[in-house]
This record gives sequence, structure tokens and C-alpha cells, in this order.
Amino acid sequence: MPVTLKQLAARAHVHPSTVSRVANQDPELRIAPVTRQRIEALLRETEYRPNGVARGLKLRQTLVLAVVIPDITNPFFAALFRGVEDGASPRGYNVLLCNTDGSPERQRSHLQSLHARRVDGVILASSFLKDPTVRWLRHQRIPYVLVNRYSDEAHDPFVGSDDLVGGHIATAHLADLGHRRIGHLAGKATVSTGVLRRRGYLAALTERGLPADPRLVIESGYTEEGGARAAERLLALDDRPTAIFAVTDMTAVGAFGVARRMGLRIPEDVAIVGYNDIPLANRMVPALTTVHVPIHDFGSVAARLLLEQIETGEPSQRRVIFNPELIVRGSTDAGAGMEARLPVAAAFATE
Amino acid sequence: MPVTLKQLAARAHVHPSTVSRVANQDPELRIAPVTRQRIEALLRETEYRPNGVARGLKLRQTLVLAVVIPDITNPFFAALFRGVEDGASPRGYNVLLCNTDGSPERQRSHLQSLHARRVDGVILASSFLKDPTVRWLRHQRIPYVLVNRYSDEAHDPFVGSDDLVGGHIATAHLADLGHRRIGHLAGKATVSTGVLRRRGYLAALTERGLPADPRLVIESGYTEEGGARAAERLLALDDRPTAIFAVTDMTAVGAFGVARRMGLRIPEDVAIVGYNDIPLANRMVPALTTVHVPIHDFGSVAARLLLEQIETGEPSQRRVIFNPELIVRGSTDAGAGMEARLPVAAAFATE
DNA sequence: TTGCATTGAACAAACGATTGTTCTATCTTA
DNA sequence: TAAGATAGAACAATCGTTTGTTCAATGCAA
Repeated sequence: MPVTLKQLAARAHVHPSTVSRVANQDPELRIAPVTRQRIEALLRETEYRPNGVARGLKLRQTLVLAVVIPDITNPFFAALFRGVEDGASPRGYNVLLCNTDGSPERQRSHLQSLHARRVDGVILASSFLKDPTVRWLRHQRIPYVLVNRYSDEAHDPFVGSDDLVGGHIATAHLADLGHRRIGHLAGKATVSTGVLRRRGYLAALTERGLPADPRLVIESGYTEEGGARAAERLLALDDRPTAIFAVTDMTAVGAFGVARRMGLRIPEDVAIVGYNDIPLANRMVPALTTVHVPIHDFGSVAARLLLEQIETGEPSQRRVIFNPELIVRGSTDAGAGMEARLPVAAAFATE
Repeated sequence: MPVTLKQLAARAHVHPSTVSRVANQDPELRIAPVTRQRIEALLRETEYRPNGVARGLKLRQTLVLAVVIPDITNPFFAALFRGVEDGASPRGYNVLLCNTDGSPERQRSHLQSLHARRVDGVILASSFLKDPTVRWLRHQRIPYVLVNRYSDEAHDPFVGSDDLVGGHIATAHLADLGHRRIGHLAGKATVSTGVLRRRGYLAALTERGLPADPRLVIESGYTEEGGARAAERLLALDDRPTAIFAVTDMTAVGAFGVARRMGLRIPEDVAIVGYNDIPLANRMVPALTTVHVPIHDFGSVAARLLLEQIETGEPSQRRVIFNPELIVRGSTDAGAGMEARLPVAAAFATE
């Protein structure tokens, strides 16, 4: 068992509070240099570290944050988590990771557990529109920040990209390449990214004077498998689309697999655009055209917003919205694929 | 602030201990049905959840585990983490994630922090040979399990694959394809996987009567970038190897990028074998031949071994070693790439 | 009516820290 | 020399639980 304050106090023939003040370098109270040094020697000798649990109980702060996401094996969330840890770790925080697999039920149960543990704050990247668990977080006064997806409620603290713009530029890019039938793998209607990127998609179609065929929009969810299933339906249509805008890179990867299986060439037979620019996007063959967002920054900025709230004790309403940026690669432009060869190699080296 | 036992006790006009016993359904002491029901109603009404921190202090268990890895953005560790969480979460545990980026210093500092927090156990997948932090864990009597890499010390609890065999079958495969100059991206000499896979590589060479040219073995570390740099040196040799066995899939990915940049065809000009069979391996073009290990199981089994130790209070010495299995794909065998097209598509759909 | 089980709930001591308050010397100062 | 200031350290309450022990009231038998 690690040594306790009380044991040290006994060994130094002083009261535990005195040891505590020496250990914490308490500026308030004065301690005689002699005793201070005696105690400091003891602290070093025993490598005393205060019990974090007891400290947490007394001080009402655990120095633990939690990140709640659908699935860490999705590279998007892995990068996001690194951002959070890189932002929080230097400040002395440890970070719990909870995977929900997109289940509201698992999300709720994780959050209850986190609350019982008195984590200092939560970063939630798996929220739904009108999400009861977000309401619950607010009601419980647990500091939180929403990332990537927001939740309809007024002014939750949020970090993400402008999904409307992102959906628009992705679709406009395809239209500008001459595509007139553009399909959309549309995430979910219960998730902000799904709704907004789809709205951006529709806006771009309208703007370019293209008809909005409802059969070309299929909900895919956010997994590779979901993307594959939706793409199958899309590409099985009689008048199948010549291009697809996928709500995320992972769903685009699903579409890639389907296209390849059907013997369709990318981009000649079907062009594909993703969203997020995960590292995998640039490794696909052909490389995936996608909407770039600064994933790692999502995490570190979210950590910053969260720590701000924790320190001030005030719920924040700040929203940090990054501008998405289209990265054209071989999956929409065979030429780009060629030109990009060298840059691609460079990316390999620096990643 | 969440409601406390004391507040509930006041509202029910009983002593806190009574509320505690009702909340915990204490079988020892008897409680009058009337008061029990009154308190139970109160518990439901207020949605009382015991303060985990206070509970942790009293019971000396936090129900928190920690996973310490080099980098969660490496898909191998993401899958590993899922295994751990899937194994521990149903038992009421939450899991902290700590990234070390391979730095012993960061590893040490993370572990000290985890110890101060009194986590119930640690799963360490970033250990070195003769790792002082492992010794420290044992000395502090913190339950732990080593995963993937072991640490030379006698009988640490461990989950991993047989790296000697793995290195052997990978290399033997290349030799059997007729390669006579086989390079090796050799991880690190301070890490068990590096040493053993290299030893397996050498054993296979000897067995096949091939010379062991020391210039063909280059330390690469375990990152994509490290793999790229090592592959550059290997492929710049006058008599460059016609095949490369990379210590992990990620280093193989680095080698892929370099080969492509140098205009070398895979597998015609250089064949490449990886290790671990991360999801990415099967998505490369050509798909990466690799040594398959059950990554998710590494995590869930490690969680099981850890919980066993926590429950019994006894340090375990169990080692669970999985048999590695060679998966031949296009990066070593152009034919396999073709035949594998259909299975590959199936893998896409089920993943 | 006394005595002894038995029941039901209060009491109190932890767990390991933090921190405002109090106490006792010693030292100034008038 | 008495009063007051000051330094140094002990005291004690508290954070929210858990759990062994004690206590009061009731039931039953002798």
C-alpha cells in the first residue's frame, strides 16, 4: 500500500495537516524551515503521492475527462481522441474513452456511469439531434462540449466544421465535373452531419440547375458496412448515378468496395467524394477526393473549451466552426490522381 | 449537485447507514419492510447514484482500468482497445486511454499518474525489454497485463502471438516464392516483437540456406514514417532486396509508399509482407500479405486476465499466446491478388 | 413480572486528504 | 513586567460512503 499522509505525520512527529501543507507548498501558513526540510526529505524518501481518490472527494475534482464516441476503430475518432488527450494531458488530466457503437442506449448508460464517477467533463462526439442525453448533461450541470455533431439545442458548446458548406462544395465539385446524376450516401436524419451535408448537397444541385431525385439519396449511417449497403442500392438503379457524395470517408470506403466488386471503374464509371480526410483517404487507390477538416484540432480545441468551463465553473456557449476544404484526388479526377502522385508520397513521409 | 446519502437520510428521517443498506440491498442487516419501501421510493424518485469517488475511497476500488499504448491512431491499437473495453465494460469498468508515442518518459509519467488515481489495473501494450516501468508496476503491486510486447522479466502476465513463429512463416513464405535477397524492417532491438520477429526471420533464412546479409536488416521502429525511412535505405542498396518483411503492417505501409514513389512495382519489383493484419492491410492496392493475429482478442483476453487478478488479489503468471497465421495477398503474389478479389469484397461487407 | 432473544435502526469509525480555527510558546514593545 | 503581536503547529470538521457495533424496543417464555 502506498504511504499516507497520516503515516508520514507519525514518522515526522507532526500533525497530518502540517505534512499536507508542506506537500502542497501551502503559501498561507508558515512552517519552520527545520520541520519543513525534515518533512520534505521524508516526502522524497517515500516518494509520497497524494491519493487521487481522497483528493477528488475532498476537492470535488477528479482530473478525469471522458470522450464519448461511436467507435475508436474509425480513424476519424482515433485522431479526434489524440487531439483531446494532447490538449488535456499537459494540464494533468487523464481521459476515459467510451464507445457507443451509435447506440443511444449505450451512450446513456456510459454517461450515467461517468457521472457517478464524477468526471470533470465530457466530450461528446456521438450526439443526435434533440438528444436526451445532452439535455441530461446540461441538467446535471456536467461540463461538456459537443464535437462534430451538434444537438439542435440552443447554444451547446460545439466544435466542428460547417457541414452545410462542406456538403455544398463536395457536390458542386462533382457537378462542375459534368456529373448530372449525383447520388448521396446520407448518414442519418437524426444526426446533424447527416442533415446538414445533405442540405448542402441539395443546395448545390439546385444552384447548378440539377434535379433532386429522391431515389438518389439513401441513408447510409456512418459505418463502412452501411456505406456499402447504401451504395449497392444506389448503383443497382437502372439509371445509376455517375457520382456519389458520401457523408463520411468511411461510408465512401464502403462504396469503393462495392464499386470494385461490381467491376465499376473509379472515377470513370463512378466518381466518389468523401468527408473528413482521414489518413486512409489518401491511401486508397485511387486516392479519395474528400472534404478536409482539421480532426486533431477538433479534439484539442474541444479540450480547451471544456477546461475553460471547468475552470470558470460557467457553462460556455462558444462554437468553433472550421471551414471545410475540398481536396481533389483521383476518385473524382483521374488527372488529379496522376498529378497528385508526388504530393501523395510526401504525405506518406510526414504523416 | 447530486443528492447524497445524508440528504436522503434526513428526508426519510433515518440514519445514512440505513439508506446505504437499502441502496446496496445489504443482505446482512434486516430492515423493516415499511421503511425499506419508503427509502426505495425515495431512491427512485431522486435517481440516487452513489458517489463513485467516495465509494472508491472507502472500498479501495475505482472500477477504472487503464490502457497504455504508443498511439491510438495506429489501427492495431484501436482494435486492441476495443477488445479491452468490450471485455471490461460489461463488468462495470471504465477504461482510461494513455498514448506514449513510444517514449519511455511519457510512459513512466502516465503510469505514475494512473497509480495516484488508484486505477484498479493497467494493460500495457508499449513495454520494452527490461522495462523499468514494468518492474515498478510489479513493485507497487498494481495489477497489470502485458500485451503484444513482453518484457523479459520472469512470468509477467501476457497476451500476444508467437512472434518467433510469425517472423518465420512470413520470411519462409518469401523464400518459398524464390526470393533470395529478403530485407527486414526490424522494429527495435529494445522491444520483444522486434527481437523475436527478427530472430524468426533469421531462422527462416538459415533453414532455407539463404545467407544473412546484415545490410538487409534495418531498424525501423513501428511507425509508418520509420518504415518509410528504413525502406528507403533498403531499396537504395546497389543489390537491393527483392522482398521485404516488415515488422508490422504500419511499417509495411511506409515501405509501400516508398516503393511507389521509386516507381517500383509490388510485388514484381519488390514483394512486401507485414504483420498483424490490421483492417488497412486488406485495403491496400495491392492488398498486403501479412501475418494475422486476433487483435480484438488480445484486448478482451487481456481484460479477462486483468480482472482475474483484481478479483483474486493474486498476481497472475498466465501467458496466452496465439498462433500467428500467414495471409497471402497481392503484395507478395500477383496471382493471389486476383483470386482474392471476391473474398476481399466479402471482407468489406462484413467488417 | 422478570429475563432473554430478536428485530430494527442509530451510532461511530474508518477511507485519505484539505483547510479554517485554535492553541501555545516566544518575541516585541511600552 | 505586563500586554500584545507573531510564529509554528496542533485541532477538528469535512468530502460521501460502508460496515461493525451498540442500543432501544418489542416479543416470547418461564
